[in-house]
Amino acid sequence: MFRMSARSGNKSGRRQNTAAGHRNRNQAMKPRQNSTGDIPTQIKDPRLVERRRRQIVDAAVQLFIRQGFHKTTTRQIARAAGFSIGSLYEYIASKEDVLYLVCESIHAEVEHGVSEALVRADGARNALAEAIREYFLVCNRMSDFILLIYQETQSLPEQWKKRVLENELRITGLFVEVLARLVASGELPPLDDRRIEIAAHNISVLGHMWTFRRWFFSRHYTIEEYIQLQTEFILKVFIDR
Amino acid sequence: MFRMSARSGNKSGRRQNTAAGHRNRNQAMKPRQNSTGDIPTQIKDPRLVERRRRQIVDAAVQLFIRQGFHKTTTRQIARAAGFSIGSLYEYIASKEDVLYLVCESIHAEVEHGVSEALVRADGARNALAEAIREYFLVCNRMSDFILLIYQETQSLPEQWKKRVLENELRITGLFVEVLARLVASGELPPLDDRRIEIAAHNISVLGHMWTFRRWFFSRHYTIEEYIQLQTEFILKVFIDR
DNA sequence: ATTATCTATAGATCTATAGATAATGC
DNA sequence: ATTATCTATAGATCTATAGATAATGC
Repeated sequence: MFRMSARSGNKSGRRQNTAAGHRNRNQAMKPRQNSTGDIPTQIKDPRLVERRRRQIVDAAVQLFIRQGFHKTTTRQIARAAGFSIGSLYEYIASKEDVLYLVCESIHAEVEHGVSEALVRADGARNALAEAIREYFLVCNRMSDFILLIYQETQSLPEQWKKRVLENELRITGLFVEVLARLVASGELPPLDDRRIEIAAHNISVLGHMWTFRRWFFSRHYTIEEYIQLQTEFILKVFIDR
Repeated sequence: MFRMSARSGNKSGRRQNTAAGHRNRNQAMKPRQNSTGDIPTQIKDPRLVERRRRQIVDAAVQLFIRQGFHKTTTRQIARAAGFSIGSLYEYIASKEDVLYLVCESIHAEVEHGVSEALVRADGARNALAEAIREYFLVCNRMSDFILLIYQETQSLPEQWKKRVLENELRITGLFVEVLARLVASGELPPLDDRRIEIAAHNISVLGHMWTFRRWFFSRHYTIEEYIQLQTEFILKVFIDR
């Protein structure tokens, strides 16, 4: 009942964006990463929130992959996460919140994977080819997750859809940086900004293509063959005439 | 009531695939195009079925684009199509049927567009560049529809998902043919089958990319700029070294 | 008679929340 | 006292169908 006071006065618009600020101050260090802080909760202990939300995401991502977002019920999520439906709603305010948490988590993991891949590729003889290779392997490993994002981003409320698309753009940005650096250092022939940008998008999407046309490619190509042919394709952009 | 006899005996599995054959014999001519013939109906007049289903598709596609498949109700579809919910279910057996009809219709239109585009490009000086250009313009024109397929194909029952993916593959096949022809005639330098196949997929998907990253590209590029840069990108595959 | 259409609703969910209960720490 | 969790359910849909009605043609 005492909780009511915190809840009431917001019956129509379930989420007050303006007031969200002073609710979770526990990630002052992380730049603006943990954007999950914007989701309101009734629970006081921030570490508990973090832990429970991780449980929620781990449970939900599997269910969403298997059944899709709409066919998964909040009860299933609660059960798979290991607590009751009532508790679930102490940590999120709507089913869409769960989807947002899932998308954020996936993107964080993809970005982590790509960053690591780029570091590993950095020293290599042919740095770009190596970067592409590492990235495509990340796509291969995370196929189901990437596919999920392609399919369910639309179901997010507008504000969060925007965030997810920004994530997508940030990951593409990693390739822009790599390409720009290689061009600047003379390892790759000169290429103007626009062409670098397009090339970066192409690399991103051709990696995704392996996931969303997997039903075709995995029958006819190994991931290694795919990598080899696509790398050849992409590298030719850098041939001067 | 007499209709019951046709309906009964199939309470669990709503659709009998085996018996579907002798229900609609009205497309003996069309190769196997109108796959919509597999959807059972209680209505006898085949031309009426065709007309009503066109109404259903026209109404549903708009609703799906605006709201997505799951947020659209069968009642909305019926209302927008101009008849009652009861009538709707005389022409389809489930909500998924509507989605399937919509996907088929979209693919038919895309394929039509692409075929025409390829014909127009055929004579041109640089036939491949022209084909790409025409295709990308089709993608641009049909952005919303292509996006819909990317997002909702997953919601189809397995059997129909497969059909939709076959459609996708058939459209890619059009590019395989074009490339193979141009290589054979010597207009393009030699390229083995696998590389032709990959190149065809890349063309398809880079066209789609304009639709599913439109939120980014349309802000920074005109479709003409996009076409120009991507064409340059793709054509370089055909540079011999 | 036969075919097409409509109205009304059964039946099955599903999300989100109120209020009760358990656990924790003073 | 305070915080976290659970049970039970309000309330709102939504799909699909039964049975009634209207339209058409013999």
